[in-house]
Amino acid sequence: MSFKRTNPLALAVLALLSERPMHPYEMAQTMRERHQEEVIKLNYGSLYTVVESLRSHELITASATRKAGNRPERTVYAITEAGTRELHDWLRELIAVPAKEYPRFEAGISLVGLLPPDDALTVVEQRERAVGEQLAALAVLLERLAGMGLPQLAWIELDYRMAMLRAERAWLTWFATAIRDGTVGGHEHWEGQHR
Amino acid sequence: MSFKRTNPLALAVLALLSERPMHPYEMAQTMRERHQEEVIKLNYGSLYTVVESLRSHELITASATRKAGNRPERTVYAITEAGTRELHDWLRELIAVPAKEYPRFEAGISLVGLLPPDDALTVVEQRERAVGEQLAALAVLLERLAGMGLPQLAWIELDYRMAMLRAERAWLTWFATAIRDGTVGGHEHWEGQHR
DNA sequence: ACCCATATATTCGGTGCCGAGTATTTGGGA
DNA sequence: TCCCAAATACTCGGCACCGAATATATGGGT
Repeated sequence: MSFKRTNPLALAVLALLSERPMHPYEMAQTMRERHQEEVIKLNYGSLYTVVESLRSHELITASATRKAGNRPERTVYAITEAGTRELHDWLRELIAVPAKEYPRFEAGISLVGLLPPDDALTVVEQRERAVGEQLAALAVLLERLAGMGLPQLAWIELDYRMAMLRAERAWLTWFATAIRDGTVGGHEHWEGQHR
Repeated sequence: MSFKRTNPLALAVLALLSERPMHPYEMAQTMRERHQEEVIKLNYGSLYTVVESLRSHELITASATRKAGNRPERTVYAITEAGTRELHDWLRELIAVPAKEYPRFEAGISLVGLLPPDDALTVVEQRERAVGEQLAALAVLLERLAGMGLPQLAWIELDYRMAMLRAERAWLTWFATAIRDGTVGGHEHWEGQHR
């Protein structure tokens, strides 16, 4: 069986090992330090599963060592040539080809008609506020990163997220207004359903 | 153990049963007809798992029947009061509280610096085109739905998706230009890395 | 009257993921 | 120097999810 590009955590592992050999726990630490866990879900159990899977496909190799005092034996991994190729191919695919994502909000909003209009308005406004707060927090973070002299390329994904959050907030603002004003198509029927 | 709001397919099941009792296969069919599977991932195996889970938590009840010719015995399910409450609560939560989603593209773009700039440009342009095509297809679909006289509330999630796709395309256009012009922060270093 | 493609309806084994649990080491305070 | 909280490093059982396989029924064509 060839390697399956399911868990993006495997991508993170390949990316880290493309810098230098590491043992799993060190990968986790590094991901934390760089705030990568914001973008790629990190879970200890999954980390070791994923590392073992990469190893079994020979995309990385183990070079066991037992150094630095007498800590429990740590296994250090290094990326292989095939691993480097996989990293680049996977990366290109991830960027070039939009994946079906099934965002949870789409599922929720598609059924919003099941809630009475005033309940719907309340929750939409709540989300609008929450998204606004996320935007504010992100703006502060970007300010700090730019201030630290980090190049934009190092936090390009936050730039992207910012753009998406802005668009979501704008849509929520529109939808909230449309509910309030009763201008959303099908509003009479919606009201009629709930009383 | 109380019911866990993991698989949105369970939400779809509750929503369908809030209309009328059904057996699992009928739920799947109905989801197909209404293009709900575009928004909520449908998988037969998961469907039966999810139905059984809902039943075990008494959010739905089974009323076995063997009618309509001698088709294999079908189990018809109906929503309970607790199920209706769960449906509304879950729905409110899904809309009000933004969930951490880990979109695959964010993972990819966060590591774009690992690709040489010209490769990066190529894949970003590819995605830009792909998103453009999705947008066009969606516009046609919306036209058709509006033409059929369906109220906007019935396809509100497509409206939302449209807004998000527009924002993504705009961002991709900007980023592609920034790579081409070398105006993305850290461009010199990026170029230097790859030769 | 017969055939078989399609529709109907569900089962089941495999797998990847999760997160709580375990065991050891370090370092700082009393 | 002793203690213990925090850090280090990994393990493991359970479970949700997947999708391929199974089994029967229907209906249209010849």
